[in-house]
Parts: sequence; structure tokens; C-alpha cells
Amino acid sequence: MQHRAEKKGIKLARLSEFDPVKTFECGQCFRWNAGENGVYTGVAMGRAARVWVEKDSVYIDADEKDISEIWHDYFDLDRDYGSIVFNAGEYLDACVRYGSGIRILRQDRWEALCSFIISQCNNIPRIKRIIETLCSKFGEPISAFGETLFTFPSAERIAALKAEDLAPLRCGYRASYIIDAARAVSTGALNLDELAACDFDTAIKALKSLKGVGDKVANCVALFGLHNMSGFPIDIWMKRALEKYFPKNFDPKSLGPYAGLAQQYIFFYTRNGKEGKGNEKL
DNA sequence: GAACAGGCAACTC
DNA sequence: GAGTTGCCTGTT
Repeated sequence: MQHRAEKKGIKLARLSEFDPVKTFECGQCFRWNAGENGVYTGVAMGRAARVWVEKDSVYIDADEKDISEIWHDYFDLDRDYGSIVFNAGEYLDACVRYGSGIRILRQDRWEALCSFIISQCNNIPRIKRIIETLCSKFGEPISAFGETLFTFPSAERIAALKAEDLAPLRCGYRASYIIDAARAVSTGALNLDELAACDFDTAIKALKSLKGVGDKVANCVALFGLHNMSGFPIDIWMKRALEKYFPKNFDPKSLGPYAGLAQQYIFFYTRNGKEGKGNEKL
């Protein structure tokens, strides 16, 4: 409670380098929620943190050891996003200006896989609801900031369940996909750590071997879970933008090794910028 | 009450 | 290999 009132956080970065609102609201993650005063509370990697903006800086309130051992890496703070440039025309330039400050989080691999399986044919409020229910029913409770939060349940925990155990999530036909994925990960049939280190096409192919994982979800998992910047998920918003502003047979690979970051700028601008008027807040 | 949503799989031709 | 349809559920 007094955390919020006093806001005694540690300075994490300059706002120009890391815009937490854009980063949390650009669709890559589902467990950071804005509270009063624009303070975001999130749980990731089994830990809780609060993040907010004051003047031109970003502050974090978290266990001090966790900041250097977990959050620094989670927020990908060693990478200089400002030095990454694209030469693909004015439209992308506008997207980059608009989305400047977005960072691609280094999320837990299993959490990203599970979350993006849930995301299919679904909207963000509902995705968040399903994930929160999943965590509160099967995750571990942790207390932080005077409340009880829940970690994301391990693949092992979910692998031990049956599809009907997930009925309270009301995630429909996705339930069996989640269980299948959890079993593949927990048995080692699908090794996400190895996929994070191997080449892009191999990773996509392996991810798509899971039931319920197609092109879109595989690319989301590659980009947001494996932190493979070649990931280039094309959903309905990206499809519209590519059709309207890019050449007919545009190949994302032409954007270079950070194509996935370009994707995120384009997506964020198309969906939330002047022509976006998305159905969610922002 | 039907159509649809930030997909996928199974099936058709 | 391109096109169609069912799938759970919540929202419009």
C-alpha cells in the first residue's frame, strides 16, 4: 500500500529507451495490469514487480536482487533499441516513431507458448481473463504489495491435468491444445530452451508440430517466447497493413534480423494509431 | 439470434 | 494448394 503512495522505486531506464505503457499494451504480454496512477503490476518468472513512469524515467519496485537477476534481462535492457534502423519506406518510419520505446520482453518460454495458444481467435480482455483464471487455479500464490498474486503454472503442473480440469477457464476447444503443449514441454518432446538457441525455421517447424499451433501462433511464440527477432506474426491487423503499405510479395526477411521488432511497430501503429481505433483501451 | 473474433485442423475439390 | 467449415465462448 505505502509502496504505491510513496512510489519508492529504483530507476530502471529512461522513458525514451523503455516505454512501459507501449511495451505492456502492444499485445506481446498479458499479465501486466495498470492500476491507479498508471502503476503497472505484473508477475513473471515467478516474481512480482511494479513499474511506472515519473517524468522522463521508468521506475521499478521489486525485490532488489530480482531487479538485477530477473527484471533487467526480462526487459531486455542490454539492447540498444534506438540503434536499430529499418530502410523500408516512410510508412515503417512512421510506425517506428509512433512505437518508439517498445521493447520485446524476454518472457518465460512456456508461458508465452501457452498464452498464445489461448490467444487464437480471441480478444485481449478475454485472453487475460483466461490466463488469470489459469494462474489463480494452478499457479503458486505469492504475496507482494499487500496482496496475493499468482505465478504462471509450470508445464509439469498443467501436464498432469485433463482437459476437463480446465473447464473453469472457459477457453473452449483450446483446452486440449494447452494440455498437449504442456505434455510436450514437460516430457522434453519439445525443448523450448533448445528452440531458443536454434535457427528460426527449425524453431517454427517444431512449434507447428503441436496441435493448435499454426503460423501465427508459432511466430508469436518465436518472437515473444524464444526472443527470436525473426518472428513475424501476421494477424488480421498486420495483413491489412501489409496489403495497404507494402509491396505485393513483401518478404519480412528483407527487413533484416530485427524484422520482428518492425512487426511490432507496424502492428502497434496500425492497431492503435490514427487508423487503428482498436476495440480496447489506449 | 446470428455473426464475428488478433486461428487451427480436417476435409473438400 | 486454395477454399470451406466446425470448433468453445463472449460480445455486438
